[in-house]
Amino acid sequence: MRRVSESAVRRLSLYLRFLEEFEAKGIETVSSEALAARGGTTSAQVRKDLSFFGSFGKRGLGYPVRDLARRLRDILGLKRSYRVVIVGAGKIGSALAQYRGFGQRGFHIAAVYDSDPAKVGLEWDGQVVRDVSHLERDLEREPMDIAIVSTPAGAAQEVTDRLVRAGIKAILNFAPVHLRVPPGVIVRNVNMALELEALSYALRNR
Amino acid sequence: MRRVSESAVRRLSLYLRFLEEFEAKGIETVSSEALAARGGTTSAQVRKDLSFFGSFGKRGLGYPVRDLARRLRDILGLKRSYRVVIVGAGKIGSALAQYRGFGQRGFHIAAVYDSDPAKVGLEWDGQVVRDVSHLERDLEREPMDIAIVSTPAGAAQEVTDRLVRAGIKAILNFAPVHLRVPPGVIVRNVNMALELEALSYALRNR
DNA sequence: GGATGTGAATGTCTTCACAGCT
DNA sequence: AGCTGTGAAGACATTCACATCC
Repeated sequence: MRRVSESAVRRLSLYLRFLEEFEAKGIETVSSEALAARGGTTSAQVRKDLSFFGSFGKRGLGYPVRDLARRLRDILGLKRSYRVVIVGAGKIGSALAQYRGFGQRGFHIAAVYDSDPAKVGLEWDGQVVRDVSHLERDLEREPMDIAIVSTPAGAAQEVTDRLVRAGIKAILNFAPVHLRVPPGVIVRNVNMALELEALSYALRNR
Repeated sequence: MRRVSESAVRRLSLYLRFLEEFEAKGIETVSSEALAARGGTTSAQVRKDLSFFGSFGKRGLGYPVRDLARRLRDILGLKRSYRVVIVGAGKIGSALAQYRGFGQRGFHIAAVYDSDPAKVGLEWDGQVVRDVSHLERDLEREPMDIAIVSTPAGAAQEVTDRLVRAGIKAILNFAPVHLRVPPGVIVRNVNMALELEALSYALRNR
């Protein structure tokens, strides 16, 4: 399989979402044009993105909604479920822990950690906040697939190092720092202050 | 000024953050190499990014930390402050409303709206949740610079249309839908489920 | 007829490599 | 000598346009 770009993968996720909506409406076939309109891109882009992985459509007709959705779930690795650990039970961590959107996609928040004794033991939505000092011990017994780092900036690298040592291969980082990880560990960053600054830049340079 | 890429702007924000750290440590000069190491990029990239806006460094020496930080703040439009309105007081909206990181950068959450009568009137951190039906009326009296849309997917487009009609020019969208806006209005999307799916893809195709 | 699949062309971003200052 | 600033090269991503197939 050819290497496919970051942004192409994001678009695939979007397409999948739209396909699921179409499926719910009972629509059986969809054109690249229709997917594009929904996702703010072009039909050529849609076709190119999909063509990386095979040819799923019928010429003159379009793509079969149900099949394509299934294929995309497969491509994106969404046929299985994932156990997700959140480290950092601050504002963002707690919002994420309680966010419904993840579960629907097979991402199950299986544990939440914090270092603050005032937070440890609190229960959120059936989820007891655990003491981060037990992180390694717990991960050995209950392996996790993905970690979300939502600690303050200062703690993020140390937490990351511990997660990596405990075998975590994928990290979603909300702390506003660049995490150093060994090869083979994937990090994606979400930095909300950065997004606002990009808006600020755009507003200023309209 | 030449058009500069999305990703370059993001990097500028990162550089600014590092420069501020260096400044706090009393470091006066920094090389592109040092900035690159900190931000997970290359020195050539740093120099190229900065060169879009001028030449701020001294050859053989590096960049003056304080001056460059000031210039970046200027370039990014961070010398002023921004009034931010949040629409949607769910999990994410409330986390954002209470998140400290924004204020430090001059983004002040000036109002929070929701349509749920059970949430309207609640006070968070000095912020009373207002009824979204008053959105237009309020925005006329208290203009806002940036809107954060953190409603459920179904409400996002309608809320966006109302915000745009009320004169909002920049939107940070957390709802998992593509927002249609007229030209001149800037939208940036943060989709956390999408990020997890990108990790899922990466894990599967390691 | 109509929409896909895809090489080729175009456009954009990143990396290279070195001349030019300090 | 050291590090910036920057054209040129290279890599990558998007768009075009059309042959291909249902």
